[in-house]
Amino acid sequence: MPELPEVEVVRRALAPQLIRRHVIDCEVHSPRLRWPIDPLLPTYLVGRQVLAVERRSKYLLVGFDNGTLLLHFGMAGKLRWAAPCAAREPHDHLSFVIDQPEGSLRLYLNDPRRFGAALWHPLAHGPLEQHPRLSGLAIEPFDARFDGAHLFRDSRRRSVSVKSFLLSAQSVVGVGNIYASESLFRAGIHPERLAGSISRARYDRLALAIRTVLSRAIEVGGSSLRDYAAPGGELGAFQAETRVYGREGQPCWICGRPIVRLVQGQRSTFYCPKCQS
DNA sequence: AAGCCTACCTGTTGGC
DNA sequence: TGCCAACAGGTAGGCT
Repeated sequence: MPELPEVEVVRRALAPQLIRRHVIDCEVHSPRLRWPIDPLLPTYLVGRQVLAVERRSKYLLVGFDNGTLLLHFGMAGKLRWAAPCAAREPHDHLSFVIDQPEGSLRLYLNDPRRFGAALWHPLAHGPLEQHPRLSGLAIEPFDARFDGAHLFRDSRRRSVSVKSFLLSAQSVVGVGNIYASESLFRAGIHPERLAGSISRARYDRLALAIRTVLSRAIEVGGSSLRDYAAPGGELGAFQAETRVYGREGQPCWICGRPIVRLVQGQRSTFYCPKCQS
């Protein structure tokens, strides 16, 4: 489900609904996610006030005075607001009751494929950036240090394709399968080009394309291809603006030739064979 | 070290 | 209609 834009859209929606609110109740319905949910999570959170709702890469970070909750949504994870007494749905693994001005609401974490995570980082364990899941992450695409020079430098002597290089998140985080194809299209770069043999000028275009595509996706609420929705059920609209992703056989937005699908590293890539070289 | 591959899960879709 | 393979927004970890 979520790449960086979807997580950012969720963060922006959630921040005003969570910040300065208290966790009235917390239940672990099923601890089985990518890593087991700490069964003591409710004892850490109940009665605490949310101080911050931030994002690092595809992690949503909910800050309290005693630690931070890291949420990751894997491929299919979602948050959903419901009445506190509403019936649980299949694959609801975790929930929080949050006090709101007009009575409390329950926030469910639902993740059918269980590739997501809910991890507690106690304040006593030191700075959040040292959490094992965060400490090795590359820079954010909206970091001032992210540009073509950065991609160029990190890609020297790399023999993987540029698509795999982007997806590996070793140089920049947050660009998943949809936005990698979209960014390469907008930069006019063939996805099978080797990362290490692309010029500085082309990486300048790619860095710009990544920022443009991600910004636009955030603006329109992300991509709702199958099941992504923000916590209030709002769907994204970016899937209507993709120029190549999911468009195999359809005419290229620029030249009209059919968009091609290929598989790289077991993931689908979409591109235009004429406009991308 | 880099790159390749598998594994983790469930649900949906399309072809026969 | 039913069955089955292919595929889906991510990423850690193990093996060259």
